[in-house]
Amino acid sequence: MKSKETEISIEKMEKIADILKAIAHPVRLEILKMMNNSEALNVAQIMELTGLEQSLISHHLIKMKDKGVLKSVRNGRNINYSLVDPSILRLFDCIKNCNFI
Amino acid sequence: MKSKETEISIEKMEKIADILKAIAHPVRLEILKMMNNSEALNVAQIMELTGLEQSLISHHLIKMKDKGVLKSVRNGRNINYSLVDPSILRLFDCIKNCNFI
DNA sequence: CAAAAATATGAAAATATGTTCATATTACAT
DNA sequence: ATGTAATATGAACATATTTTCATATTTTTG
Repeated sequence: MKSKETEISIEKMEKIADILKAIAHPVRLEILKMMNNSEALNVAQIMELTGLEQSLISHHLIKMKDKGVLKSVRNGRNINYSLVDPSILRLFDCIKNCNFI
Repeated sequence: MKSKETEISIEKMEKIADILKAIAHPVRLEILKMMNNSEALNVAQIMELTGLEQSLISHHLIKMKDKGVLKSVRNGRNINYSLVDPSILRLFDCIKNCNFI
């Protein structure tokens, strides 16, 4: 049987893994990066910038929103998505600073 | 058709996503964290610390090794795994610093 | 109010990942 | 040489993720 400490650690790691998984996808990473440049973007703009279809973008955005990485605010018939916390973008540097990339 | 810039960006993002995916799993995160404390660990030690079975640990270690996150060196009949670049652990703080955790 | 624009939703299909189990390999000890 | 400990491998299975497609919802415009 596992120790209490291990259990707790697993739980914490699950949370972190969950957020990392929300981000660990080429399209979603691209979206995040684009948001760094232009703050908030709606679905149409992301479609334009990525060349991907509406539904796919929507699914990706909603997944990131569900995990707390993005937030959205409606503006007429558009919905603007933006980063909940732009410091998440440090992840990029973090990875790039490692030897293996 | 996609622009050259987009293609290049997608490629870069794929690499980053690949590394994030290699890490985005509770067990693998735990292993990484344990390695921070004790530098190098062999499979038996990780089994002991996590309470998980040999083959599963092995699969996880090898996945991380394949992605360049871990390296291994044999020592008798043990194999010691360790971080290729300990700065990868900044990811933990990076995530924790974000509001949403 | 009807039509159109922007986005969301949900099911189905395709693909990828995680886990288990049995077996193979490697190195050491006797 | 044989046995045993430590780890790797690979196939089978279970589960999760990604993508597509068709349709629904929401808001604006005429």
